[in-house]
Amino acid sequence: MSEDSPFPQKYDFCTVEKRWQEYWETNKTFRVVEDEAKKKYYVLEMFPYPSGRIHMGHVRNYTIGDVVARYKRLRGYNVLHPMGWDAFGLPAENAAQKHRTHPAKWTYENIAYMKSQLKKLGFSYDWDREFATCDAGYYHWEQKLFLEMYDRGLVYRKITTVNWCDTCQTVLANEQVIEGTCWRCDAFVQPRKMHGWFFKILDYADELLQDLSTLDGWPEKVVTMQHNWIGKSTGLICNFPIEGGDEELAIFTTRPDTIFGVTFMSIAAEHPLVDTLIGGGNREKELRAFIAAIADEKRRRPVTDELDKKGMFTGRYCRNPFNNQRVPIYIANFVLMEYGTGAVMAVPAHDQRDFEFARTYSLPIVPVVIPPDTELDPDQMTAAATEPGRLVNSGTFNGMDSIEAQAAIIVHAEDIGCGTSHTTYRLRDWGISRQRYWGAPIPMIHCPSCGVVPVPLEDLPIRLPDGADTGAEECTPLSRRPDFINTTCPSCGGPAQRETDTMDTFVESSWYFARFACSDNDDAILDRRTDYWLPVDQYIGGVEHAILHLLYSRFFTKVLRDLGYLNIDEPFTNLLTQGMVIKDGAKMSKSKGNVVDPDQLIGQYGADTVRLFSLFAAPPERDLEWNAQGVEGASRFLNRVYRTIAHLAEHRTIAAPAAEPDESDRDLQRKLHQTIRKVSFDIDNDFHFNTAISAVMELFNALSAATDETKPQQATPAVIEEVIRTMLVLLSPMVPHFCSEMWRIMAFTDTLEDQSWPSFDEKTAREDQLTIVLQVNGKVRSRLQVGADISDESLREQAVADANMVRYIEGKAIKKIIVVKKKLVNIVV
RNA sequence: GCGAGAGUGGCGGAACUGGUAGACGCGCUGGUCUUAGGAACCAGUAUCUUUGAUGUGUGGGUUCGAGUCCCUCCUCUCGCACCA
Repeated sequence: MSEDSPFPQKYDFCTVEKRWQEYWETNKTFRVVEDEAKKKYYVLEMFPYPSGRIHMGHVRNYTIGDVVARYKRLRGYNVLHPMGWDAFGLPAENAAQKHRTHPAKWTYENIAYMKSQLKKLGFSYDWDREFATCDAGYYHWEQKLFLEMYDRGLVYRKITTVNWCDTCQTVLANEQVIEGTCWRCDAFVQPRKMHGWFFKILDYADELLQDLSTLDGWPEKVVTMQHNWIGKSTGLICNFPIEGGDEELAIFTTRPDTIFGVTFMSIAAEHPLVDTLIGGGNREKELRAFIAAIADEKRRRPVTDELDKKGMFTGRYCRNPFNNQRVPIYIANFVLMEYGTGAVMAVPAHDQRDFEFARTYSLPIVPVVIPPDTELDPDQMTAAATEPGRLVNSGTFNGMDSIEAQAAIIVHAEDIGCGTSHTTYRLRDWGISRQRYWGAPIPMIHCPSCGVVPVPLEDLPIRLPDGADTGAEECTPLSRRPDFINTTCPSCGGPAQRETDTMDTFVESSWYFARFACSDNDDAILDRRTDYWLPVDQYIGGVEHAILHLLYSRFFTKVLRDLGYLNIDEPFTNLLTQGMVIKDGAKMSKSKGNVVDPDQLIGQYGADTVRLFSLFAAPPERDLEWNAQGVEGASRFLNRVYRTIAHLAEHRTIAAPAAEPDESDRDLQRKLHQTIRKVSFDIDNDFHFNTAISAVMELFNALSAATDETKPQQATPAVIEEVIRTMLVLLSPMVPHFCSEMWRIMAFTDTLEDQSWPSFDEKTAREDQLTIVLQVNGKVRSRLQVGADISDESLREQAVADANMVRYIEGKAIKKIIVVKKKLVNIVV
């Protein structure tokens, strides 16, 4: 570049990025409407919680999504790429309290700032579709949906023991309790009895499980996690009559084949029959103390420790309906009230937990299933025998295969009326009640005479009381707001009170992807535009939502389908779970002090450099190690490209097509077509932008060599322009501002947006010179330059005659010559 | 403990169906240009006892040939963790 060049010495990202962002905004370049003539593509990144500012995780997630969106546009798709805000939730209330402001104010200010950050990164969203879930225009429709679900019997209210977080002053769903602590604040969760609203996700448990097999575009890991989370098991519920009363003890087992091996019963300390069993007994005091001790231990149990099997005999017995044997009933610390019936038939010979328990309390062990080629001596056993085998000690079932026996014994239980086959799930119904202010109000009314009455549709939305005064008062739960609570009963007209619980914020995120198809609709939850746009073709987000958000979204999709709003079974055809952004080997966090600020980076290097490095440093599914020098390298690459292009633009000669393309031209064109092939493959296959970028870098290096004025061989201007044009299209999804600007500098007559993704020509991409590797006994000894059309026979001859090879094969008998087409010759001696 | 994934230069990472290990980038070394350069450009860069040998966590196996396939073990990461 000369001194008086019209182009600055250094690529001025600041001016350039602003120019193109304004251009895209004023031209509404990324606005989309349905177009039946075009194939649609819906790419969505998990929307953010408006916490204040975006972090590098967002930058990575949204950059990946943006490249996909821009790439698919170039591929000719009608691309929907929306963005919004997951705006309800606890941090707004905490912040509001701390800063004496209102959660709404705090939230909307955060949204405004974060939106400006996303714009600075040049993401190609259709901003016309934007919404925040705390907009009444959104939760209005969520409330309507709630009422429709209520009509369908998918919503109910019950008193349950809930997970109560004292720090957050709210109830948590099971999914939000991580190893006994709150997912958000890490405080220990307390059990508490409360009214709460529930969604019947269990009604869909089977379908949610079955349809997992259709999710080919999901990482196997996520599918497995959901599979385990649903945790379906089938088996037998069997009633054991309790001696000395009319009560029966119901147990659930997945191993009915071992029922003749029952030697005791284990029940949970919270089991409803515990009072009847031990009440008035002579050891009641002792047992009560034991139960209290278990509860205490449970509350403060170290997170990871396996607890020792402990139990205490209740003094009571029941009878095994299969062999009429007397079975002592124990209270045991390892039995979960929340699963099955809260009581377990203990078969120590074939269940490890029961085995340990039996050894501790010297209870009998009776083997009833003998695995092939095994003998089971109760006194010698060191562990339970859980494998299948043949039944013994099992009355009429002796000799039967244990797998067959499982079914046979269930049939028998049903015949004699003591039990029935049963399916149970680890998954629970979804408790959605939250005792918080900043959430969507649950649209129900409590009337003293009519009971629970739904809010009439015409009264929706039930708005959060916003209150003119700001202040901490706004953050108190709705139950302390008489202006909100007091209403009239829609049924009898008498005074009544509103429900004061708000919905779990996971409700909002369970259907937002559908709302993006028609977010401007003020009259309905959704409309037929969803038929065009849904399902989401590519969903991108962190693996931390593998269970919660993704399972709820699948559930809502099926509910919306059954309510007639959607005609799909699954919301997300393909799922990409991107890795974390880490620095110095650890996840970025304030406490570790290794946080990188996107604003600072963009200010220093520009959005394109940040985007380029995020894509280049690792494939999307892996963790990304942030490296300041690597960012520098990405910036350098863009500057190198810029200087080359600016130089060419300045010294432009009329691009006359070369009459006869010389070797330099052919080499460059070959490289170009190889690059198109590689980049297309890498993106189509698994979004491996890192290798796609490295391919473009190679192309650029080849271009630099072919335009080097100090070298005798240079490519002709026409070819060089062709390469630049194509290279800019290839790079444009990744560094869009940069490519738009280079396109402008090159003064191409057409526009970059109107380009389509380049296709490659196999013939041009084909090498006409090959390097053949020559091996002796599998070790590389020489190389051979040959024409691409060489025959195997001639290769063989040249290999044997090669001077380097001769040294190794001379005087030895050649046993075998292996020729791999166009690759190598291996001579075995 | 169970399940899944991963171990490749100083670093991030490449390597299609077994066929040139280390693409691309960072860093480093030397040089050019400069008053200077943390700018730009050029050259080099797996290791070693360097006509050669050794190298993809360990040890074995299959094969003409193994980072890639099979078995053993080790380490790390992530899920689940008494689900009867």
